[in-house]
Amino acid sequence: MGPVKQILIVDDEAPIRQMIAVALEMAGFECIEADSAQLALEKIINNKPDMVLLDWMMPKMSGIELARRLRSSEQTADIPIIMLTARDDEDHKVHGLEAGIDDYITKPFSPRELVARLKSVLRRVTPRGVDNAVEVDGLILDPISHRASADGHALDLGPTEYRLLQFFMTHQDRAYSRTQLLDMVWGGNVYVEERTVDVHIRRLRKALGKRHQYLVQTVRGTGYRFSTQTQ
Amino acid sequence: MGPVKQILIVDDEAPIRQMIAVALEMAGFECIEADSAQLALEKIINNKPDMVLLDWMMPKMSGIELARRLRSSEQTADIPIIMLTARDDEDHKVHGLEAGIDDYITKPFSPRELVARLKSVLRRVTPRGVDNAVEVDGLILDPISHRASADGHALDLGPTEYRLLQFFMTHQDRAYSRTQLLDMVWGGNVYVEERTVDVHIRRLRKALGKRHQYLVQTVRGTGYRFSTQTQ
DNA sequence: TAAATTTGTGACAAAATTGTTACAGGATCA
DNA sequence: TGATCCTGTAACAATTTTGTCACAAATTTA
Repeated sequence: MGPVKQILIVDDEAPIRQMIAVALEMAGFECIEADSAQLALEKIINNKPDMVLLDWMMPKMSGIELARRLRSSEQTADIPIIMLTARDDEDHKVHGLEAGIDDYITKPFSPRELVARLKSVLRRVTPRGVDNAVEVDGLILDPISHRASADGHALDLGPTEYRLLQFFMTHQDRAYSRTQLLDMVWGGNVYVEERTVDVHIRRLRKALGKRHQYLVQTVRGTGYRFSTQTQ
Repeated sequence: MGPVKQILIVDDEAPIRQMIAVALEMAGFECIEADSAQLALEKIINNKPDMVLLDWMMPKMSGIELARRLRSSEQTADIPIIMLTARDDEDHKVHGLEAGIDDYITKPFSPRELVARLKSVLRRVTPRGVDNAVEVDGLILDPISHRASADGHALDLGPTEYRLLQFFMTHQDRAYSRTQLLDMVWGGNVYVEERTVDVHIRRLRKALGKRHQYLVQTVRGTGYRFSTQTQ
């Protein structure tokens, strides 16, 4: 599911850092570590991680302070932050949310919990780059400008193909019968041959080009499915 | 980076308003708040905010209702609106887009996401101000002198073409239906054929000349779009 | 393997959409 | 008031899209 996400772990205690790193790597993430806020700043600028796990309490610059700095710079303002804290204190939570923290984890935590929360934040944060645009493996569809593009260059879609693609991109990994597609994409009360769907599928595939054909999969005896996973 | 933008937050729940306000202020925006659509109307007229963040569900007048009202008044028609909604429902999104909503954010959202979307809309909706000229690829429209020029020499535009161009230049990269254009450019309560829009589009294109025709793009089956990007 | 299903493809004519032009009535302005 | 400019419509032309068909290719079934 997309490229490997890189996570920066910031904590002054080495054992904790490593425990987290192991857990994340087992879950398929790539880790970088920093033992101080100073070093973290450097690594963030150099590596542009997809997320920062930040210890609340650290010598010199505190986690909250670092978070504030990240938020205030245009370049780093978009990087999600999860705060690790020993306190269960409500005040601090509120305070943290104000600083633009995306989630909290209270020590001690289980590796599984950490991974779950992390994934949840990534899910919430990543897919929404800008607008309501949907993106799948280089395919972008933006309902606001009403445009679709593959690997940067525009797709030439007829109205029906556009609607079909939009439906698929917002309903992935599920097989639909021709009848269902007619209902959802054409609109309930039209009478058209079921085979018409095949023709439009064909047109959509053609427009998508070689590189993205695989996304529109035929499910024999049933209908079609849109998915990044190979059949 | 330009003057400070003023954002009006309309939501009946104080904690949400404040959460948003803090996030926006950290991002360098100035906030006004309103806990009802009624109050919002007042504040909009008095303060002329640069954007309105609007909760979908509110007692008395709903967000969508308020949005409609803003659109129908000449003075408030071009204030960008972002809708906050708890529903993830496609239907509502479409519905909202038609009512002239500029973007949607589904609760729960992270402060960062909110700021990102907000900036994106502000970028797209560009300097809607009364006093500053807008420029797009050699096309200049100056609201003060009420003139438009392309590559230096003046354009010969009728009043309607001028308003159409102004609307387009301040609402780039977004597809509008003929109905929406009638609402936004002609003003809500006139009855004119949809095809009239096509004729004025044609006149505008003609006036723009070969070099700038490409800016006014037709979105088949939908309407028109103004954008520097090739289709 | 042959027969039967199911899906892929290209062609085509009808239908829908958009571009373009001309024109009559209003509005505007000197 | 007369001339000029603008606007909305209608009519027609150009273009694009759409649904079907007929046939090919692929897959399953017997």
